[in-house]
Amino acid sequence: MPKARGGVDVKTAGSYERIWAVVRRIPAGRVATYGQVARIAGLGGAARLVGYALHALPEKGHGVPWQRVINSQGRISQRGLGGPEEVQRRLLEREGVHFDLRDRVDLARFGWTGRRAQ
DNA sequence: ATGCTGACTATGT
DNA sequence: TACATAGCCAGCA
Repeated sequence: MPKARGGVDVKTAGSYERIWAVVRRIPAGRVATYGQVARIAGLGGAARLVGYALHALPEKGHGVPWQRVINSQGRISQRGLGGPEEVQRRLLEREGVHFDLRDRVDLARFGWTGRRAQ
């Protein structure tokens, strides 16, 4: 199986696999935006697809830290009634990610650089 | 091939 | 800061 930077399996068919592979690289205590993940996964501006891929993630999550992906405003994207937004926030707070009074994360502090944990 | 959809983003007011 | 719009692009029917 051919691999490339970061050990991401490039040959795998669907974009989902690639997206999940990128998300798995996000270290605990850090967050990345949908657009950022899309770009690193080689999907250009398909930020929306990232959300779509995470939504299609099996419950087990395959060990993918889906909670570390938030939108460019530093907020948890809402997906409707009964969504796991609360769980996501709790998981992040447990990793040390701080939410301000407006439920936003300071991307300048907790944003993932795409390289290593700062 | 065509059109619709979505856990988005950048830009303007 | 908040809301509205237009642009995005892979999946799926």
